Amino acid sequence: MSLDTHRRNVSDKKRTAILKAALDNFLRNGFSRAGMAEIAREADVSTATLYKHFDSKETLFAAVVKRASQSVGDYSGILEPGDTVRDILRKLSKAYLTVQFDHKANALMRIVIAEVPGAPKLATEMYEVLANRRNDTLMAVMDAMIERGMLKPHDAAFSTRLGAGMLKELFVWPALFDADYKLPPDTDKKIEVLADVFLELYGA
Amino acid sequence: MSLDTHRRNVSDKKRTAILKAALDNFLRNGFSRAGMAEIAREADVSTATLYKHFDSKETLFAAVVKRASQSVGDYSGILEPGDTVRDILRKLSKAYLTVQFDHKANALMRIVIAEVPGAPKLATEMYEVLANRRNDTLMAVMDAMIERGMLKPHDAAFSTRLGAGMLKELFVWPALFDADYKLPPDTDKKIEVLADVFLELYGA
Amino acid sequence: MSLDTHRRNVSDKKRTAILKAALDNFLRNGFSRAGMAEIAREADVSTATLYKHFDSKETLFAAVVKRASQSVGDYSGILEPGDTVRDILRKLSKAYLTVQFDHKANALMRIVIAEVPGAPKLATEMYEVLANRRNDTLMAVMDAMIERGMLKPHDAAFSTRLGAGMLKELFVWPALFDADYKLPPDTDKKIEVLADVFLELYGA
Amino acid sequence: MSLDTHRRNVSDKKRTAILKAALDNFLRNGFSRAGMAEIAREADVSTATLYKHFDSKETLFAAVVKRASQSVGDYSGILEPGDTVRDILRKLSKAYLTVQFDHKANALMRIVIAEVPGAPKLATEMYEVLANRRNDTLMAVMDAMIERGMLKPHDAAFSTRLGAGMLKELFVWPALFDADYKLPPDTDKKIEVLADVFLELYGA
DNA sequence: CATGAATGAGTATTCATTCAT
DNA sequence: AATGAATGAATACTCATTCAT
Repeated sequence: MSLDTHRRNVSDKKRTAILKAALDNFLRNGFSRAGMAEIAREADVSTATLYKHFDSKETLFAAVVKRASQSVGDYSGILEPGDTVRDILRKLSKAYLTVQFDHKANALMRIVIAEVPGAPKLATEMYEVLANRRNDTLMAVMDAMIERGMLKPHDAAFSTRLGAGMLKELFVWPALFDADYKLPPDTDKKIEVLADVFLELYGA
Repeated sequence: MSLDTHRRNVSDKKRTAILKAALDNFLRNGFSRAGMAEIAREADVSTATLYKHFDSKETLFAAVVKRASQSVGDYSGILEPGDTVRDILRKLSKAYLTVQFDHKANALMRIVIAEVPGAPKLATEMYEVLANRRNDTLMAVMDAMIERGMLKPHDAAFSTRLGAGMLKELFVWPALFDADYKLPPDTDKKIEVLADVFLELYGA
Repeated sequence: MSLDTHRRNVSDKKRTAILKAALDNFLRNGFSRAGMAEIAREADVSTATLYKHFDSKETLFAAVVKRASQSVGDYSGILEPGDTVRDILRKLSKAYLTVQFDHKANALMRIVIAEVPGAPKLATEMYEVLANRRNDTLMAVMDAMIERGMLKPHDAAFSTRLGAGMLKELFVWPALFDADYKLPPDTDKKIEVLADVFLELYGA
Repeated sequence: MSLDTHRRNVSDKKRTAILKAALDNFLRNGFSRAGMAEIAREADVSTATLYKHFDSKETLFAAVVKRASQSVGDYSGILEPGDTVRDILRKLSKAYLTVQFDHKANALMRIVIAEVPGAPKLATEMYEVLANRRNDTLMAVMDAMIERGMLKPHDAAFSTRLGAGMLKELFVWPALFDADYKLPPDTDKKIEVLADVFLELYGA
């Protein structure tokens, strides 16, 4: 029993090390340029061990994507008493961008998009998580605000996409084409402008 | 002289054939899966000739992208007498989507995005053309509409991005993750809703 | 002591299980395609245990071959009172083919032959058992028949090889090149013809 | 035209060199131990060139086998005026053994047999050529001898197999299990004995 | 004594690019 | 100028064997 536990612990550590090294490598090189041998070396594991854990390069990549997608986060704790509507919109925007940039969702999305012809299912799943699921959690916040009379009654599904669309247009889209993209210094100001527009349309 | 002309014509024809075959192949396979030999064969040219025209696979890809980007189109002819504001917004939206889908800009963007780590400059240039330049031409139309009193005075640069952002959110973004994406049947209705929002914000 | 006995029994069971699984696997896949891990799994043993019993893949194979060779059988009980010469020849032939096909000697021979360049000694030994020793036992029967006046005096060593050669030509040789070979429906008739020839040459 | 001719010549030379090197290597190592890289090196060719000529290791092996099978030879020129029956039987036997040993048919057969589970079709074809076709040509000689009254009328198909079976039993079978097998010093004497038996059965 | 995770050497195959004719 | 044969470096994946627990 203790032996099994030990083995599992060691194995889990290696698995994690592999996933970490793989993420790094995929981010640096993209899918096709990434090399299994190099990933193994960087994870301090033999290639055979790597293949014990993940059947193929594609399986490994899928696992990396899945793992990263889990940090898509929920926005449920964002509504705090005393917050103005603008406060909340601001917090939502920042939370959105944090996930996108700090969790490297951006870079991973690039790679997934690259693999659309080769691994369509993976891309569909990632879109489901990174777009649809995310929108759902955002929409829940919108609905809550409507219910509390902070926003006027409207189709929250649409307003959510409008907000997400604008954030992407301003910050995600350019990042997709630039590996070194950093959020611009006037990010906060831009977010305020977005809030203006949003409130003009949907303010109570 | 006539011989030279002839030679140049033949050469140009081959160059065009190569570019066409390469576009096809890149779209089908993505960058790394595409093969120079196959492209040469499909262009009815020897590999050596292919390399006479394009130094490397990357050079060829850059040329393909550049060529495709030229069809980004301008929207200058869109303003017609008798058009309502809504008519024009509708036409702009459709023109935008036509470029995006009929000219396979979508698929090409996927490939360029894939190559961001390997060919950053190319991606930046494409973004410049496909996003900035396009926005500029759209913005010119907006400005014209403001001038004519069809829209209330406002920051056209921002409203343009808002419009483009929404179009991307609804139609481009999902297409990025799905090689077989087709414009949905209710595309027209969605465009009308976008126009509603736009007019609510910027209508004269 | 009893503990030791128990241990030995368990160990022997595992050994037998391994040999059985290995035979199966070798027959299915041939030597080089067979996998030690798979054999271990099929024998319900860990790879380490497998290696405790057999030093290497080749050792294991040798053991498998040796074990299978023991069923080469002897033909001593074949002479029964009241049998005609033809009866005995018929029984000898059938016994020969039974060993060859039912005991999978055919398939094993294929594998051993395959390994001649890699394991020459093994092949030589198998030939010794499967050909020479077998011929010896057959020859003993021939000699007995000569002694009893059932066959005319002659060189039994040669006549044995003649008989064995014909059986191989007709039934073994084609089976060597066809994994799915089955004894043909007219096997019995062919055996009678062989007996005819044999009696014409060596009948009393 | 001359260019094409030249290219074809060079290409043919390389192809031949590859086949030669491959034959050598397969004979030395068997199929699975043979290495494409080593074959390429021994043929003084790059691996890529090797693969230009032969799609895969199996294709290459099939080509090697096919090439070797062509030297199975025909026995039509064997009947010469003035020859006794015994002369002819002797010549047939020797021709048979020459093909078997000098043309390395023996060694190749070993490898083909080894690959029966992996490449059944190849083995079947080789059996067709090396056994059936060969027997047919031998049988034609038998029939001719019967027609000329040199042998008494009989089923030549059967007598051919009897002869071939005996030759295999004495000389081919042991060679199958011994890579270094050489024809024994008393080969000639054994052939005479076979002729004795044959004549006893089928002599005019 | 048994386990199964870990190893690292080995291999077929591909592909962008060059070169002799 | 055009060809297509030739290159060699690169890479995902396998497998017999060992070792820490």
